[in-house]
Amino acid sequence: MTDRPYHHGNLRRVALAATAEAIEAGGGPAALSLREVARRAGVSHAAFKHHFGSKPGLLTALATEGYDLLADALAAAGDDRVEAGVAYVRFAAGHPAHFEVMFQPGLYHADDPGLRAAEERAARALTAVLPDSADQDARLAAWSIVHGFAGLWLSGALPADPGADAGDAARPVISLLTLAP
Amino acid sequence: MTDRPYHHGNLRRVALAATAEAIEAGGGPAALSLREVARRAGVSHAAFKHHFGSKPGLLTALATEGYDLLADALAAAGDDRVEAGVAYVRFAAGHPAHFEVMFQPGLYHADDPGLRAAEERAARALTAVLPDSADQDARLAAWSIVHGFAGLWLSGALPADPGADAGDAARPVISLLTLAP
DNA sequence: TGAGGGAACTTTCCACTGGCAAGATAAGTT
DNA sequence: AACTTATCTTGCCAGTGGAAAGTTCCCTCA
Repeated sequence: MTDRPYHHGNLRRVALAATAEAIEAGGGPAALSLREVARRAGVSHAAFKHHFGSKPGLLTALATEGYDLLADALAAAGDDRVEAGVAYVRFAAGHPAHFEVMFQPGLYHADDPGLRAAEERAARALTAVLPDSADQDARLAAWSIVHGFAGLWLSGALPADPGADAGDAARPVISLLTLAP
Repeated sequence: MTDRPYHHGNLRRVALAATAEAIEAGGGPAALSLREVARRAGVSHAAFKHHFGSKPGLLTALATEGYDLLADALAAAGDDRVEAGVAYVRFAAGHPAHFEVMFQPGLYHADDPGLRAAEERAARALTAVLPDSADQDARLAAWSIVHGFAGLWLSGALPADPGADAGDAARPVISLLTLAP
């Protein structure tokens, strides 16, 4: 029918990008349609079965990619605690589809080994910026404040200027949490 | 066919309860099925049209109920800032379906007047416990840390004892955020 | 009392969804 | 060249949300 080649070549990568686009365009992961993603990627809806198994499988891959991207972003932010938090928020605002899926484990296979590994890598990157003396509560407080800000930002609950940078908005807020050195 | 009366009587209330149950039982709002809720409530799937209009309409009602419950919980917690935060987390853990829907505005009609009113009532209850000197950043920090803890708790990202109380777990974490009086 | 009118609910239909099974096509491998 | 495996399509199924039309009930008002 079409002159498009039978074998796509790099469906996996394209499918993940198309999935993120569809989620961002169409109102969250709940409204995601496999067939819509397939249309964007230019393949039939059944093409994903071989690569991802099922819809939860597709979202598992997206969440894994998200944890990898988050770990990279945190590592690139350096040692400063506040700047790492800013990077966390910036990641959420810059990759809303990944972020939303990551923290709704009901959507994917939360016990997938590859996913767990990426998750732990991100958790280590997050803990790395905290002072050695930080106990579990301090770690949770730091994680909570950046995660909460990110979640509120994404849900539109914050009265923000359109076009404002989420990271810049988060910096003074995050700075208010001072942990004992 | 059945001896069940044609008119349900209080479908609206029962439907909301059944919706919350279905969301909590079936893995999040994304997997929610109107027909499943209808089966739980003992009516046909089209019965909701009259009361809620559509699926987003049903979830609008659930979110509104959620904001009302949250405002009540915050008001009942008194003036202490930490205890209000504990109440926030406890609400999220106690009403996960409401909470998850509330902060995914893509699922419902976020501009519904009744919803907006309930939203503002909850926002006022939250601001009421903060010191008068608190500026916007302090307000956001307080909201972020409790909201973040609640979100992480619900997503299962926290290494918690099964059966542990979310509020008790949150108290020492929330206490770490000290705002200038 | 009983007749109209609207509220509450059901039945039926439609386009769409995710998943499965079977087949087609391409790319290696020997 | 023959065989095997990976990749993708077509065709099908039960289940979904929504619209349209019909049914049952309640409530008001003469």
